[in-house]
Amino acid sequence: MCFLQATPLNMYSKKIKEVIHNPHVSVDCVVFGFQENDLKVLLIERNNKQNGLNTQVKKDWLLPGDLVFDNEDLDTSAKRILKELTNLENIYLEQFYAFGNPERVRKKTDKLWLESIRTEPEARVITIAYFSLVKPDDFNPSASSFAQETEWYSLKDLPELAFDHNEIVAYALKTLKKKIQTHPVGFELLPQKFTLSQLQKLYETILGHTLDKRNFRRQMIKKGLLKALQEKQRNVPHKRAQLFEFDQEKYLQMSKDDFEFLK
Amino acid sequence: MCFLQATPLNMYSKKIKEVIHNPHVSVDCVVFGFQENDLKVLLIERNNKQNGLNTQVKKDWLLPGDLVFDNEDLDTSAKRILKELTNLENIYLEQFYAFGNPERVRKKTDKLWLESIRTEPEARVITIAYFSLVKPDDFNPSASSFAQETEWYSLKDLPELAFDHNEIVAYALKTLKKKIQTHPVGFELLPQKFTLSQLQKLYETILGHTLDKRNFRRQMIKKGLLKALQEKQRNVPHKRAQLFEFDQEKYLQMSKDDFEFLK
DNA sequence: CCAAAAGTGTTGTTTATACACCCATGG
DNA sequence: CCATGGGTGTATAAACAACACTTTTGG
Repeated sequence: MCFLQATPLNMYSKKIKEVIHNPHVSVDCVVFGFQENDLKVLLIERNNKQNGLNTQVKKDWLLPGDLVFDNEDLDTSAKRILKELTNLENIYLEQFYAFGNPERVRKKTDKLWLESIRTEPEARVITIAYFSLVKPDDFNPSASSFAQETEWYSLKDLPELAFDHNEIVAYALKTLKKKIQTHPVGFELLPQKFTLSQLQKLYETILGHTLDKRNFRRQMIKKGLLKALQEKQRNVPHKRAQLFEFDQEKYLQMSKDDFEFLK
Repeated sequence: MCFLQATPLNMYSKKIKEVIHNPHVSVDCVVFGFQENDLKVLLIERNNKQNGLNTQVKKDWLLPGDLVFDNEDLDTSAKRILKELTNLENIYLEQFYAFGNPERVRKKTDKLWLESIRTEPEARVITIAYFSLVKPDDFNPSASSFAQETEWYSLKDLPELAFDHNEIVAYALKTLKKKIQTHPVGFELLPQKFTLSQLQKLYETILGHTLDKRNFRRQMIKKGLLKALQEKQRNVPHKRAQLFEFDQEKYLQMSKDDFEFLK
């Protein structure tokens, strides 16, 4: 568990007049992180007490998300919301699906909460879902004060989330599984410098099954996107592993050359 | 060129009070068809004269699309809109991206048109884009009267469309290219009964390059999704080709067995 | 010296690619 | 009989899958 710097509490209070939110379109982000050989999702605590709701002791979690501004591009909006709610920026971000079931706001607590924060709580909202990938380097838990509480939850024991957010997470994971098999995005979840074993563990975790070590290494190296550093692990009670970096330049080159067959 | 049965003209006139449209969310459909060995998109004529706009002789085309109803699921909405505007139903339909650039309504003619048909023409609209695949069997050009004019345009010489619709078509095509390489959706663009050559031509057209005949046939047959019929072509000035059908049952079976590695 | 993870090759199987000729039909 | 597209096999190369032992390190 790890706490992140995040948004001031009033991010969720009624919106200031000058900023025009579109009351019908929101963005939600499924933020993936990889810690302790486990795939995690970043959740935000919904503060019910503040809104005068009769809360249980039980905490209440949801995905970082908010209404888009009326003159704002969707990608821009996603970046802004992530920054506001989790203080994350410059991370991998990709739109993957729009969720528009009118029943997505059917739970009673969700309705009450919307009434407490929205100017048009009854408005039908469709949400554009993004997923993003965070390097451990970027977690920076050194938080500003007045941070809203955020927490990394393992996908293995995700709590029940607000709205249709469990469904959104499930779909995001499916999308990530596909993505990692065709595009080199795994690096976005690892530190700048990493070992092949770390990379393999990451793939195994996301795909949900083990991989053969020798075959995995061969394949990864053959792609030519790993830059072997002049550097090894230190202070490990076993043989020191070679460190690698992702070779961004070569990847850009390949994309240009249509090397990745389809984008 | 082929004309389709479509919506009454008043589909585009101001909406009746009882039906509550969400003025901020629309659905647009890129309808693909395969005719004369050519990939086509179904476009709808925008009738400017009717709305008192100073139209050129030049026709003006856009994708079938409209605002969603306020209590309507997105998939449902896409089906409804397709039916209303093009009379197509029970066809392959898949959401692929949400377009939300605030500049997508920047052209003058687009603004004028919105003013003529929308109750809130200034509202910022994001659109959820779907693509669909139509079998030639389902074109049924036998139209009801009062049909709005629709037309199949080759992707090779698509006119300039309204809004950001050219961008949406381009993205849809990219999506289709990816899709056809991993999922058996090609059948959705062919008649119930088809020959391997037809199938190959379809793949070649979508992918934009030729394929080796013998290898293609081997691969397709190996997948086990083709049911060879007891039937051949007739009245062709060359050897009669074997006819095939897509084996829906086997495909469902395979999906269940996780045979397609990822959905 | 021990536990732990790093690192490394070979073999058999499957899949991908390249390539050219004869066949059946309608006109 | 001719033009047209239908249909077929083989050989080579590349990718994939299965599998086990030695090395280095810190404690």
